[in-house]
Amino acid sequence: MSIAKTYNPKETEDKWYQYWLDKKFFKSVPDDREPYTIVIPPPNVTGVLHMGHMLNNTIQDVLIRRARMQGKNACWVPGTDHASIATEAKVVAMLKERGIEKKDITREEFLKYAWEWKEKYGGIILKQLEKLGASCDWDRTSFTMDEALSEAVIDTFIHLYKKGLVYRGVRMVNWDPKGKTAVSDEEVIRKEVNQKLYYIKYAVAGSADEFVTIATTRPETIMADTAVCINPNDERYKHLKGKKVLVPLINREIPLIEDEYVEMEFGTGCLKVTPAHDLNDYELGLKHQLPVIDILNDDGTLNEKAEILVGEDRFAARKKVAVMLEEAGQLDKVEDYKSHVGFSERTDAAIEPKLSMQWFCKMEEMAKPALDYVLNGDIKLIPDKFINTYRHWMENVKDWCISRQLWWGQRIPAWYNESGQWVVAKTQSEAEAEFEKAGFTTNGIRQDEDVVDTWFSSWLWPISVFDPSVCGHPEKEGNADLNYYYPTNDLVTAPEILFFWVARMIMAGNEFRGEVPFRNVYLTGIVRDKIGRKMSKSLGNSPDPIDLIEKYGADGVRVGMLLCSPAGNDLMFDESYCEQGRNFANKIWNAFRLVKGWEVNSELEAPNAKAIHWFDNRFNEALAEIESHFSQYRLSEALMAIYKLVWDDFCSWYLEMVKPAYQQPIDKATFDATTAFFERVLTLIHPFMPFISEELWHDEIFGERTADDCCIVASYPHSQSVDENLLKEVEIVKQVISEVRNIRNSKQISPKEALPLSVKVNSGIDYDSNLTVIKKLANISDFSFAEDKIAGATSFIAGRDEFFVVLEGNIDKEAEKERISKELEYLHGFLKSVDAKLSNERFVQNAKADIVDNERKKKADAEAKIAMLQESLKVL
RNA sequence: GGAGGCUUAGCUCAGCUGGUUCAGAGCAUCUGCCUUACAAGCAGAGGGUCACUGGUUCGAAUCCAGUAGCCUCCA
Repeated sequence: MSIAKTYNPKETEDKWYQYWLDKKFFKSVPDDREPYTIVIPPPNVTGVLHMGHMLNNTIQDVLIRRARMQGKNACWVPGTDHASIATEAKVVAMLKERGIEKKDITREEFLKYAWEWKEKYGGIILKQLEKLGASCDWDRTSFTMDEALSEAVIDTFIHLYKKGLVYRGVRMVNWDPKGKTAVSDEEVIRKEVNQKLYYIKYAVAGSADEFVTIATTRPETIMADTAVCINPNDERYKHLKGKKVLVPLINREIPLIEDEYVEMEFGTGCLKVTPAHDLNDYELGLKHQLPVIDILNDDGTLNEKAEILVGEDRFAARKKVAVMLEEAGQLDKVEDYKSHVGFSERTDAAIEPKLSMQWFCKMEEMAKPALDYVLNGDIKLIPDKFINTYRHWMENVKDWCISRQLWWGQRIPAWYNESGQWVVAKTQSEAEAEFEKAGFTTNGIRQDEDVVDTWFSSWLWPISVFDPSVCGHPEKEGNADLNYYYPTNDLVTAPEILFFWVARMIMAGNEFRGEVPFRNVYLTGIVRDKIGRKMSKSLGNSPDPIDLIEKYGADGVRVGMLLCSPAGNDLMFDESYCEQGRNFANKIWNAFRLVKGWEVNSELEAPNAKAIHWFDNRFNEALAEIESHFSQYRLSEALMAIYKLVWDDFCSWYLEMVKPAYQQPIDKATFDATTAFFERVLTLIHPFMPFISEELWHDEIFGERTADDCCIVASYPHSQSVDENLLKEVEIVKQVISEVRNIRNSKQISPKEALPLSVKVNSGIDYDSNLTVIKKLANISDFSFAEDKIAGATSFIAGRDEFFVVLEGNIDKEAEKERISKELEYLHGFLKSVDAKLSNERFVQNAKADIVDNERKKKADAEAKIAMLQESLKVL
């Protein structure tokens, strides 16, 4: 036999992945079986695999592989989203490198480049998933800008518009001056930054020396001020009521208004009101009917309405205004000030609140049923602590700004004529018909320049990957795929996108199918490094998952990821977990090497009935536990239970029990039982470790296999009832073995030296039937039954039975006495606490009967043990 | 400022409706072993005032309140 001593993943992974593909094991078509469906959270086409994907997709693969083995029709739909802002930025950068400016080319030309880019780079991440072993049905790979999926988006827009749920309006939006687009609240990252608080003096109109001082972090926006506001209760400014003040530098007259919104304690208690450039000021402006003066261009430079510094960038202008105010003697002071500023998730530019005409989707009406699905349990969030957060968001939901000033994406199906009138229609000819019907001109007809938010595609994902044609058409029945696979079973995603993706999918599902899109949402944590920092490119603290796979094997990395990933909690990832995973694979490999090396002799008697019977029961006991973990989505605990079953029970105990002496053959019954167990073990580990399990599955020790007989489609074991008494008995036997080993260890006796062992049986355990195992694993020379205690022997108690090891030479009586005394001390303490409970009347009265009984049993056990130990002391 | 969460062994985490010898697991550590499947291993062992302070209870890691520290989301 010349099997490598260590498992080498490289020799197996690509081979089996290709085999699975060739055999179409990942492929799913509707049939009579129960479906089990997962749609992948589509990674973004600009992305490469990072640790977050790794975790997320490992979990999905574990779930889908297990379901497949359980005989369900498992379907994992892969795909990507078009990520309008990120991709457009990449394409713009690519064009720039080639010396092309976006503004110099047409929309059509730009899109041609964008598609080229997508074709070239957009599939990288999916290819990387293959390395991980992801068993997606690749034939179903979808992309949010596929023709049919795009049509679904447009139809959805039109449908919601007709229902009055999509509308056009002027709103304060988060403007990204670098990307020159509006972004949603969710795409704004707030960061604390060091700023300055400028105290600026505004002259009171008609007075030579009277000023009011306001505090602001944004002096460059004073030219857009349309009021100064004070709190009506503020005594300090009573005398100014009804007056007007002059905006510094441009001397425009603005009113002094009163509103309780102003905090008297903050700054000077005087607030400059700039409706065009601050959301709160905008609200205040509406309330007091103030005009709106917008002094900024789309790129963040000042426009002519600012009157001064026209064309300057907002940040340059800030500094210059400060200098000008200083020179004018109107800058009172400047303080350091920390505050939160929003930055664009995509471009990292400081977000500018900006009033603009955008398209919105009304949320309130749709949020209601989407909230109910979660509250009444139609959709389970795992862990359920997220229900609160979800509810909070859904009850305070704001309308969704869905337009983006970009080209890459689905173009908004709105059409304008030369008079600025507009209609919503799928095509230009339909739009013309609409215009004519309304009696408007079709002259100068043009389509809206903007596209819809990428999430406006993604929220359809669980539907559109199966049948995009029902999106926008809830009356349609849907195709066979949709009716079979929808609603999907599990969604695995990050809590960060619970709102802007998960919640909206639930809304869309309800809108178009009147049904939830999935039953369970498993929320994973954030992958952090071992000192708790979020893994990020800029910190450089994230390992490349592909490198990890190279180093530890895909199975090792999968196990490593899951060992440290409780649902919904962040995980402190460390490579050592992958090492542990690799070591586990190696352990399995070597267990296999052992069995593989056995020579079978069918003439031999079968001495291992007990061991075989035991492991069979132990396997089923563990399986029940594993199933329970799975049912609660406790994957890392399910994995740990498997890990212990394989390493401890199967390798350390069972294989050691049945292993023949060196170069001795094994009997057929044991061999057959062992290979059967091994097969079952392989099926259990397969969802977690698909490659090594498949590799070993095909070895000849398991008999002939047809080409389709693969671990990936083997049937997952069902848990059987177990013989509790047998399991308890073997636990005692194992304890006996450990005690003997411990005696050797503490007395520096070589494991090679066989020792005699006697037992004084007080329980009903039949040690004869366990003799083979005890003698072998504890290396016992002679096993005998004793009627009485054996003087001068080292003793221990296992269960209720007493054991004696007679050692050559005298034992250290003092040490032995001390050991027994210590144990007695502990038992007395224990007994005391039990007695205290039992002598407490209120305990006996109030506690449940079985708990009281149990205390009585504890008392009896302790007393028996104490008696035995005291006897032992005497004999010594 | 508002909402939620977390704090258990050196590290990462279990611990369900309070009660089994309940203080656990894996890793790491320590001791002894190259015992022919595996040193990526084998056999043992030692680690904890369950953040702190009170309360409820016959009984609290578990329930309640407060305090401290950390995290996330929203403003």
